[in-house]
Amino acid sequence: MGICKELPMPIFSDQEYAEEIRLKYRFLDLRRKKIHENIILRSKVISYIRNEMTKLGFLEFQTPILTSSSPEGARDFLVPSRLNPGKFYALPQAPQQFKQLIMVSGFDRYFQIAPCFRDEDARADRSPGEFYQLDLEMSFVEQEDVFNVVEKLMVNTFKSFSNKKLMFDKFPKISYKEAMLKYGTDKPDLRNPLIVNDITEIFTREDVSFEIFKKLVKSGSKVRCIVTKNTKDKPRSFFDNIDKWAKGEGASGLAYFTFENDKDISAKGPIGKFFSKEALLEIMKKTNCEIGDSIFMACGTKDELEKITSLARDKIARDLDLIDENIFAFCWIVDYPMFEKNELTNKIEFSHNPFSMPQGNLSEKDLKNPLEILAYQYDIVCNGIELSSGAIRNHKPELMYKLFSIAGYDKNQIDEKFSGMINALSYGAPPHGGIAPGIDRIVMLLANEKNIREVTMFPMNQNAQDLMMNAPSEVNPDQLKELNLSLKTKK
RNA sequence: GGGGGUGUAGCUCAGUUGGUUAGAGCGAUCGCCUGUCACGCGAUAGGUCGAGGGUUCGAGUCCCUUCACUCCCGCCA
Repeated sequence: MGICKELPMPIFSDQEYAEEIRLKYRFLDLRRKKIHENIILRSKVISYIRNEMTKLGFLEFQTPILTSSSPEGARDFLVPSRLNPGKFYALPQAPQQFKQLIMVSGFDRYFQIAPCFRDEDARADRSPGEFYQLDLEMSFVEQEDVFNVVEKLMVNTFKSFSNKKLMFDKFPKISYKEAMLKYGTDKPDLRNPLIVNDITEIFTREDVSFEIFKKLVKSGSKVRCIVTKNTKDKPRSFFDNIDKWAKGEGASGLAYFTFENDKDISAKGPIGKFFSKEALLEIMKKTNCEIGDSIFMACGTKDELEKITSLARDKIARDLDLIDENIFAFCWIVDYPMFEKNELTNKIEFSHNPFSMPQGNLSEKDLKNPLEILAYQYDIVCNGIELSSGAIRNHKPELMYKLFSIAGYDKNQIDEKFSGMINALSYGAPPHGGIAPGIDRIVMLLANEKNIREVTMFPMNQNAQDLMMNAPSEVNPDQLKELNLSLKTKK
């Protein structure tokens, strides 16, 4: 053993430490029991997945790390080319185009534990810069075939590496539209029993006199609500805290009352008096709730409601301790819309992957209502965390031109930006599709961690800096000169 | 780009309405004890209270600015 200086942090301890110290001395941090075991788990999970994929007949291939910049999606990391002055490589955001080209090449089942690079801001479950996906693609398949492979893989992996129970062995499929209504998000935590309902109609009734909501509804706003079971005995502070919390989240608040039956059905709470008995019965019918339950209501635009109901579902469930931490609840989110309208520019844009196959046989009429077109695009979600998204790809160049034209790209632009892809698809491409589950997030769930850095050996901090290696760093002028680069000094 | 939280010894933290010399536990160093294993006992060292400015007779504490880390929004097809 080498000699040892005084340690900047204790190693034999479960104590939490500032991330800054942990990341700077990651080699010491990694000696600590919990994270050491997490990293070993990660290694084992990856080996297991490799083995399972190989058994299923998938071949593992590497794809280029230095590739070309793509116009859609996240910001690219750029790498200047010495031999081609003024030109740049980009690090792949995912091996998306390559894996489709692999299908065209006649390798029908591909996978890779693929590094992906995106220059976007970090979150607790999102590393800045780089992360790993189990990237896979299959030829001559439909959506169900991909589901079968991935579902089996997930079930086996999670059963092998965790004692937690799976809520569903057969993952439920929820349409994007339904998810946005019932959960306010396309990554719902199904351990949470709370459901969102739309009760806009109630506020068009004569016998409801809650004028603030009625006025807003008249001008196009919607009302959505969350019902909590048997909360009649909760103190006033419980309700007020949630209302206050909602205001802190930027919403106008959450109106609430509790259903009571004291001689007759009534609503208890600050706004209860605005609802007639008949209106209350109608709400109870619509939201499937009973005497003793409470209701929280928000009014606003669709976007505003989705945001606040999603957060409120989580907040209320935590306050009421409704989430069983010993369960994994998987689901598929399906039927994503092909396009969406950008509210700022009013332009039609691809809502997810522009290379996805639209559903059905598109007539000219369908193309005139692009927002109605659904795609064979899907996500897999576990406990409210998006594990991956995938799609059946569009392997028909003519159809692709049509779809891109809706999003405002002409043929020349597509030929230029996606030349390799379009060219390949015009030589007899097989129908194909795939998906790419996030390895880091899978291990994070299995390790029961809330932060992705706890399952990453040498992570960067939130500002995309490696505090141990001092990356990114300045380079010497000779290097820049060789690359034909000069720097504008900031400020 | 925006909002919240945190920042006091190597580490984790306490520090009252602004008041004299800023403390504790762990760790470190030295010594003693010891079939020890999160040993025990004693002593010692260790502080720009994140940084800068302001208010005040007096600032760890109040005000302003700024930096770092972190969580969230935007962003991540």
